[in-house]
Amino acid sequence: MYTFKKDERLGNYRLQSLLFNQGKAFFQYPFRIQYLFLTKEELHQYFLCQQSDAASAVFQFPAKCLVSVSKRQIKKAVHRNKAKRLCREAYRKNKNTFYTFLKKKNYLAVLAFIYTADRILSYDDVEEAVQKAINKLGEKLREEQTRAVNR
RNA sequence: AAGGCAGGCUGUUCUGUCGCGUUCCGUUCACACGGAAUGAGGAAAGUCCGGGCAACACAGAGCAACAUACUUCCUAACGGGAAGCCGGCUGUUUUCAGCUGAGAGAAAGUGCCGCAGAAAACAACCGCCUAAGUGCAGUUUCGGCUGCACCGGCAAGGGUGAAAACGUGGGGUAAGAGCCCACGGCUUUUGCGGGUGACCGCAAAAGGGGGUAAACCUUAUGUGUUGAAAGGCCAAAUAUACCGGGGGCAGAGGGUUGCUCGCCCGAUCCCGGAGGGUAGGCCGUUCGAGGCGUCGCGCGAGCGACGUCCCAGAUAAAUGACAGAAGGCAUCCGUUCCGGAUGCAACAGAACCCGGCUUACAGGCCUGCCUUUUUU
RNA sequence: GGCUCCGUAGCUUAACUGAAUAGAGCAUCUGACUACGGAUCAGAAGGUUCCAGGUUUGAAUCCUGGCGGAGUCA
Repeated sequence: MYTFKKDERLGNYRLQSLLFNQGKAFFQYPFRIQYLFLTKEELHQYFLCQQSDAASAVFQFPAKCLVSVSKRQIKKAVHRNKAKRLCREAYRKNKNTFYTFLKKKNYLAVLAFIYTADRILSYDDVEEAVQKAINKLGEKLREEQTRAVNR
């Protein structure tokens, strides 16, 4: 239920470049959120050149997420780790509504949470920001879908 | 008791809920699920040294480059450490204690030493002297004498400077000088004694022309080069298709080595343009110069014997979040012990592994020394 | 994970083969010129030479250790 397994994380190089080249982004302090919504058909298009069964194996969950903290903003490794842990914890607790929404719409999502503050915020602030971000993501998905239907 | 300095050790603990990495067990075709165990540091950091390990078909020689530099020892090794020697500084009850030192060679050679100062290194500007020699003038008892100049001699004195050619005293001299002597100090050599040795003590002889080697350098010793992005295996995917220029079996080019030689491979090789594919997994990888305890040896760094334990292995990168309790520190309140409230909790996160060094660090504990105060 | 390089006025830099006041340009300030401003002219101020030690008589320079910032290697 409240899990954050390896398969929910984004580690694949191709998906990452896809996300940062073709995805869209918005701000929700302290995050810059890069996102990309895909249908299963679209996903298969990108992976068609090689094993297509591997593509569906990548998505055990309806979303893959990565957290990034810039070395430019936060110098010390300890503090970067701390920030990433807080983000993951908040995402873990608040992702479920987003997951069910994605499943209902039959979409897949690729996300990146980029931490842009220059200091560590408290857990409560981080959690609030993540909740707002997830709500915004839901709205974005709805817009995306209506646009696709119109087309 | 308080404060300071030096050295060493330590670096909050427990419970509950949710969650993460790895390993094992069970269920399952598989995904996955359940359970159990385990999960950051003294610096994991800086990457400053030294190794292990791996590759270069590691034959080899020379040069270059780099590093180290009192002695003995420890160590796998080190530029690390221990104990000493010598020098410097400080203190003092000067036979002592503490701190500190990149501490070989300047008598192998080259270079440099601004300003100031006469002079900064084979001294001679001012100065002192006129004994030997020459010239001129004066004087003369015709032997000389006096004065000036030249040629000379000397290094005592000269406001400088970081540094001035052994110091003080005496003799000596035309004037002077280690030129000679006494005392003192330094360097080198030899002998004797002590010490494993650096070195120390005593005696004798010889000698007096500075500093700088973190300037070049000399001597001795050491270093082959490259680093886990090493290296090995598996899977997947392909195209040198095309254009321009240049070189090549009389040897192009390559073999991860600074250069030369040598050795080995050797016929498509280099540059530019324009393109295609991949960027996954496994091993290496965590049992090791390992940790802990006891005993013995050694002044010590350390070493040996026995017993016991297995203790992170991620890869866009695992240790977190919340709540409660206890302990610590600081402040405030009441104040007899003490109780209550609030706040804070350092430096910092393994990435092949070890041994050091360096740097960062709240609070606490221990040892030694010093200072002040109180009591006996 | 490894390797290389660089830190000088507010900015861009010089002096890096040790030598005593660290030199310039732009910017700043003051004055002159102008009715006013700009431009121009004259002058002034501004430096922990990234930091801490050491060598030397003397260090921006040489050596050692830190701090900060770039670049590079599949």
